[in-house]
Amino acid sequence: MELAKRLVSAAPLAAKWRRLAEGRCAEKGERLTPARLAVYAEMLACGRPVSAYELIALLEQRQERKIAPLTVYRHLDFLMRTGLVHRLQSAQTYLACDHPHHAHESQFLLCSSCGHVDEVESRGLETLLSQIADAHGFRPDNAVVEIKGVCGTCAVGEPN
Amino acid sequence: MELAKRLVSAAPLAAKWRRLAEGRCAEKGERLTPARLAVYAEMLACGRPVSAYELIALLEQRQERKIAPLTVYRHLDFLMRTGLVHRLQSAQTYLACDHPHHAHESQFLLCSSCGHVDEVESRGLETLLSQIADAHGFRPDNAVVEIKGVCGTCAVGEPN
DNA sequence: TACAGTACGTTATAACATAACCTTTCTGGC
DNA sequence: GCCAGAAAGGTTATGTTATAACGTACTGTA
Repeated sequence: MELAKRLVSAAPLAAKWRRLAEGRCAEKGERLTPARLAVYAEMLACGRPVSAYELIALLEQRQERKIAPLTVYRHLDFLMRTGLVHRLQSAQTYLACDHPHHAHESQFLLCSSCGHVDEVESRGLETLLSQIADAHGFRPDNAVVEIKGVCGTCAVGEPN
Repeated sequence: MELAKRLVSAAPLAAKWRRLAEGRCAEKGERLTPARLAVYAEMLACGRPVSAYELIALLEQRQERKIAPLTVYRHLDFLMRTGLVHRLQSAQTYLACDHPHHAHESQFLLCSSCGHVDEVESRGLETLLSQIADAHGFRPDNAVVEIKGVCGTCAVGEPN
């Protein structure tokens, strides 16, 4: 009953994303629980970067119950471990990954006008980042790349 | 007396950095006050990334008085406006810039072992970031690039 | 069923950052 | 020098983001 309640009160989740989550968990030996899936579904339904506390509010509204911050942070940790969600460091927000094909390094284009975030992937950039690290005797692990500016849609009509 | 007290209780500041700060303020029409200079001096003396609250503690110890968070945040805003200090987005810390020659975009190499941060500058990288933005119809304003890993010093002796 | 390991819930608190309001200091014009 | 306006700084309170500590429940294995 509890479980059923949670399931019906979760955001709809396309089969594509569910299969992706299942696959990633299988790869990494992680468990895909209803609570985790519900958070992931909410983030996908949202389709934009959300703060942890915005996410709590959305889930509380959906599920009609209180949710502690720690609960959501744990789910976010899980989703980042499995590469299903990224954290935007400069905005302290979280965004469901929309590059389902494989785990990867991502770069982000953040529009300061409409708030939209575009996730891009450039092998060339990753190569160059590695070279820069090498040149400094640095062994890179991962890189945060977040480009702020104005997206094409918002730039139309704006001067310069 | 108050002023004198503050001056004697500030971290030592090499003439080089003082001149840099004066120059940047002249360019931007900003005022270089003793309080601002004291925060800058403390960060240079520290030589590593510090959180705003660590910085408060350091300044309180140095000046033997209480300092409100807002005060330090305002000084940090000033120092970032003038390009004397950078914020490390992924660590939520602040670091005095060590590229005095000119205002610039920076990239950072963050060592997860010793905490050291190297500030580097790559025109090639900046060009590539612009190209990536262009390719997505995006007008870039500035870019956060933070590479996490292990620095050369720490990597010595470590496996892989 | 007993056990080990992971996930989840609850309460409290730490860490990071800003709002609103007022006082002080600086600067330029008289 | 003196005043008015602007910028900087101080104080109090509060908002926002994230984690600690500890106990309970679920899941898979023997």
